[in-house]
Amino acid sequence: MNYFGEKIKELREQKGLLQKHIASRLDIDTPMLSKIERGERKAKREQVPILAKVLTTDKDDLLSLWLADKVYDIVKDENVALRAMQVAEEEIKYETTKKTK
Amino acid sequence: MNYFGEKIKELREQKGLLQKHIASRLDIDTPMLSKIERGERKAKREQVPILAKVLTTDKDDLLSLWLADKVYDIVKDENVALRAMQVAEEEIKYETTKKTK
DNA sequence: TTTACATTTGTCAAAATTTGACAAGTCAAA
DNA sequence: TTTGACTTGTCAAATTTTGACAAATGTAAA
Repeated sequence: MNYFGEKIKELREQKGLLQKHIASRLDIDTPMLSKIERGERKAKREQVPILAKVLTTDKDDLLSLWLADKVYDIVKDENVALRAMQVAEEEIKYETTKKTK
Repeated sequence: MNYFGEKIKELREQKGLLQKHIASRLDIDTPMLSKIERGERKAKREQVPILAKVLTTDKDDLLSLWLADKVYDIVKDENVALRAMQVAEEEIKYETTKKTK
């Protein structure tokens, strides 16, 4: 599962940009970006907003995909995956109600 | 957020077991177990079923809590946390429908 | 109080994982 | 068949995780 990589590749091609262009903005080489696009490697958290900027797309959209892929990686081989997700959602909701912020 | 640690501590005390007893079954020392119970450290995946056995509790219950805590760690500081969770659930559901298994 | 034992805290090194660079490869268009 | 874009494989550096140990705290009984 690689929603994030697919998305940035799609956006990059849509805009006619080359891997070397994006890669240099991230301070990595093209083989690394190639791997990120294909899901062989994960981008780092700090690279996500840079990618959103270079690809002129919404930062939160991209971040959601990036996070989702990371979450998926954790639960993907577990038969209780969906159940665990529900517990996690409870944890999130519980914490957010606690904070006035 | 530390559902897992709280649960194993609760079960341990319920059964009148000492940290040193559980710790030895996991091949770790009591400071480590103490940290796991308080959520300062995470148990390893392989330790979860061992804990279920020692604490005579359901393996999947415990695993769900352990996974949920890990998932929570990834998204906890993100404002798109819940949105990312929904995307991740889609990924899971998509993959499970693909597999006949 | 002192002793004894359970648990916690803090620190450091070892182990595991992630990240990245590089060399070499494939592929397609010119 | 050369050129440029992308991919594959491998290795080392960097980061993160795990665990051991020493020392501190807490607690209850003697």
